[in-house]
Amino acid sequence: MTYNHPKILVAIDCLVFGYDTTENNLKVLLFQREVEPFAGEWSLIGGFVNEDEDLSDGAERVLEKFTGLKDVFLEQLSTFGKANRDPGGRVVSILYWSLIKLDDLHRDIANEHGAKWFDLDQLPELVVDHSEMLKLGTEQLVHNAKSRPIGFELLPEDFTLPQLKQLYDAIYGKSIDDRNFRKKILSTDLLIKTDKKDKTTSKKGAFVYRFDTEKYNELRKQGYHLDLNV
Amino acid sequence: MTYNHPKILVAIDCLVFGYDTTENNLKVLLFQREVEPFAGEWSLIGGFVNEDEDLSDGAERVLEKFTGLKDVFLEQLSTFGKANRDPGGRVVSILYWSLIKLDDLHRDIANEHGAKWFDLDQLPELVVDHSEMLKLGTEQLVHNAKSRPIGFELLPEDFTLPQLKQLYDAIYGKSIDDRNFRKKILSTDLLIKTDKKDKTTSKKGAFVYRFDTEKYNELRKQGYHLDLNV
DNA sequence: ATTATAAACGTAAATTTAACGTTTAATAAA
DNA sequence: TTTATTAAACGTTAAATTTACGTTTATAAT
Repeated sequence: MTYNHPKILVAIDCLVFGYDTTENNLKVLLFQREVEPFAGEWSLIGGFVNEDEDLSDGAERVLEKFTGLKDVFLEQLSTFGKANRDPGGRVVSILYWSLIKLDDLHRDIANEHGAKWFDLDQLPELVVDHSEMLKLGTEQLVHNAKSRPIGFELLPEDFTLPQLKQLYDAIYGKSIDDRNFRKKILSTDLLIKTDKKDKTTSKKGAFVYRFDTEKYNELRKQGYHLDLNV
Repeated sequence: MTYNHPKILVAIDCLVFGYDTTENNLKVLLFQREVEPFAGEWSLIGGFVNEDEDLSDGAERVLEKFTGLKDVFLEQLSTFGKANRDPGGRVVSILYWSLIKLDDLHRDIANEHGAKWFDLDQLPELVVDHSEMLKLGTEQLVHNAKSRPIGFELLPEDFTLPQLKQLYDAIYGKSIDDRNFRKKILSTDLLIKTDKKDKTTSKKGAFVYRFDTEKYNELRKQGYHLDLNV
């Protein structure tokens, strides 16, 4: 080691949003802390960074531990580092956020770790500055929904336009005009219409679509910037 | 200390943008590292976080040391934490960015610390991942210019519309239509027109304006969101 | 007076947004 | 076998915004 400076505990906290297509609402994964201080209280999922571990690898490790998931949307959001934020000691915590497709499997794995999915409007008190983290993440979700195709991270690969609209309704917290939404989302030319119909919510059935990830990535390389300001 | 986990060096790096109103271009503050590894090579200004110091306080300390400035635009951007990013040891570095009004005083203070202002198109090689940091910061600058009044952080309190336009030209790297720019910026109703004229660049002289920070902060509280997508 | 020129002001077509109304496909009831 | 029902899909139009230009004005130098 060349440097001679104070060393500090570095943690990862991960804010996981999941969308429940049956309930049509957004949820957040929380778990009950096992160690003092705040043992038993609700917290974002998290853990400490290992000596030889990239931050991003640490975030992936934490996420997989609590959800069993790899290779999903996972990005760094912000770092929290007030000197006295954690009474347990000086901890600098890097906040990541993740978007996943909710299903029963993830509920089971979460359960095994004392983790639970909470509706956004029924959140418990959170430890330390985790409420602040959640506020930041929620803002980020709204903001990103306008400029990136994050909706498709939260829905199954196959989805209908009414489903997609309901998701955006949930994110924006208001009901978008469905005719304008349809026009805007289809005008991007990034949805692939299949000939399948989903009849779970209507007699007529809604056509099943798929997001054209390949095309989107190609366009991105050419400087394309999505605009879903609905 | 309650926790028993590996401790890691935590550093602050600060990307400082300055705008030179006489040269009409954006500059970045860099300094020559004094310690190994990479002693003598160019780097963003930075330092290690103290044991009992908030991250934001550390960033303010670093910025003041190299520029003499307090109470200027200074925000966290992102955290860099690859395990092997720094051959000198495991260092997690939190990147901050700052926007300041360039003048001779800051050049002098910078000089005393072996720091120098570089044009954005004449940058030297940078240590570790600092080029990546600079890329991120530049993107952030462009992005923020559209949705926040950051231009006024880079200009003197008194400025003219042609000056403001030239700044935005520099940020966006293209020449905006001055008639449309004027309309858009004035339509926000956030500029206070004074009866003073600046005649340094024309016989006619350009009216001096001031940004209405108070009004902007008031509007922000009410959910207002600036849109300068010129 | 005349000229030069940056600064300030103006306009109109094209595009986008916002706010609605209408038709269609399938099922279930009459 | 009609008819009613309803989510899904499609359509229209006025208002607002953006884009791309042309014109006038104030001042110093000639």
